[in-house]
Amino acid sequence: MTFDGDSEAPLDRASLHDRIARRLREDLIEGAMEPGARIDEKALCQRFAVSRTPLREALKVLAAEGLIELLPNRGARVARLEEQDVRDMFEVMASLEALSGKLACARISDAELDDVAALHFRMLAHWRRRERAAYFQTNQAIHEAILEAARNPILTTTYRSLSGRIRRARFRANMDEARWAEAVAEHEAILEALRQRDGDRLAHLLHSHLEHKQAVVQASLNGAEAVEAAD
Amino acid sequence: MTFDGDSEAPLDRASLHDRIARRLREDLIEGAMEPGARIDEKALCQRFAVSRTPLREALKVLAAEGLIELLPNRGARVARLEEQDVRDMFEVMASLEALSGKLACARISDAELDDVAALHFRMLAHWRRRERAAYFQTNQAIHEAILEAARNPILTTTYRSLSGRIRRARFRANMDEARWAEAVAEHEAILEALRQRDGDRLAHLLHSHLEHKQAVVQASLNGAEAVEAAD
DNA sequence: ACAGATAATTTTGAATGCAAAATGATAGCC
DNA sequence: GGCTATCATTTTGCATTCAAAATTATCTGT
Repeated sequence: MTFDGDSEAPLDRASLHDRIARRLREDLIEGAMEPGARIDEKALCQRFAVSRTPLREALKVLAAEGLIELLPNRGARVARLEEQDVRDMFEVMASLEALSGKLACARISDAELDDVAALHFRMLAHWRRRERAAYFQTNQAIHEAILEAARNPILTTTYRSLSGRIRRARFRANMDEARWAEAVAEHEAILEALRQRDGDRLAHLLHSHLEHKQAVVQASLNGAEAVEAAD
Repeated sequence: MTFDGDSEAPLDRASLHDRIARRLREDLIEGAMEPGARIDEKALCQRFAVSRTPLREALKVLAAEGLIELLPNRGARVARLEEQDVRDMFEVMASLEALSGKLACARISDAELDDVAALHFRMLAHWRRRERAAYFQTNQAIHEAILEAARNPILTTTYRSLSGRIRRARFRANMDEARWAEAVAEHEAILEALRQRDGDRLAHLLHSHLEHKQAVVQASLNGAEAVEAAD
């Protein structure tokens, strides 16, 4: 869930700005900070017990990643996801997922395939128990595993960067029972296509899987906006 | 050719780190700095007449974009493009170009189509005169125009970010006469598909167009490595 | 009381300063 | 001569400081 290109990061003795960026990134992705909220440098400095220099370096990085936006001379805010942004991101992510599926079919190892299958069945268990959070997490792990099997670090990084920006919205968008069942069915087909190494089919399945997810997220966002507007 | 999400940047009174990042980004993309070369903070500070603080902020941003790499406690280097990285990037970019083609067919206006056509014929003129640099530039402009017509800023940003990282390699990879003629022929087909608003066809054409370009770049890189190894 | 101007405060952007780490140089040893 | 160990120099990372901009509070005149 981190963005460090190399995983050889000792994490302990990583530079300060790097650790701060990591920490803030997680908060932003997990939704610990309200979209549009002002980012208080002083408060964050105290919270992390660091000076403004490394903090500000971290903010620049997060801005480059699109998680926050920098207003010249007026500080930083948590990036707000407009409806159109979400649409655009899903459009791009659907293509990237399709690509990852196609590549994964060509490159996945048997061991990796077993891992995906194991994750799949774990996800089914969570579905049966209606454990949404655990389902969501395992679901993400499956997509990550496929991405990993595609053996294209550039693709992985690019996808993760977009995925992180809308993770909160995705998580918040609660599927109804019918859609949830559909999503599970789609995942069955996804696993099957992967097993058969049918790249084109998997690409197509993942593409529409994401389109469906987009519809759910979009509906949920509209709902949220309606609630806000009603205040 | 710049990466400023909004074009509302006054550029004059932009923050220092922003201007520095812009300037360095251009140098890096244009190839003014050798891949793998150490980045001398002190020298750059003197060159831009700024202190290390904004310079270092800019470096963090460029690192996030993948143009340079930061070695903890050991400074920064211009990112080196491994052969595999180039392969990976083209794989992703081919998908993104295909997407941009599909979207552009659905969304391009007649005026924009005329613009693309105009660029196309200008490019043909450069081809006939064997003006490689001008051809390359116009070629890029065409792809940018299609990207623009896709009306998806996220796609645009994502594509540009990857494109920038291999721009140097693409420019350096000189096509032979035969391949050049092929590329031009492909562009004829691309314009035709766009005119007919045939999204699937354009997506396919752009995808293979980029695959062919990759082959040229890859061959050229191998050649360059062979030359280096011979030293 | 209120709109607009002015002053005080806070916040941001950038330069400077300082300590730790890395690099390079010199000396001592085999 | 080559190898290691110690020391000097440079470079890096971060804290602090200072100036400019923005924000808030206060005052003035109607």
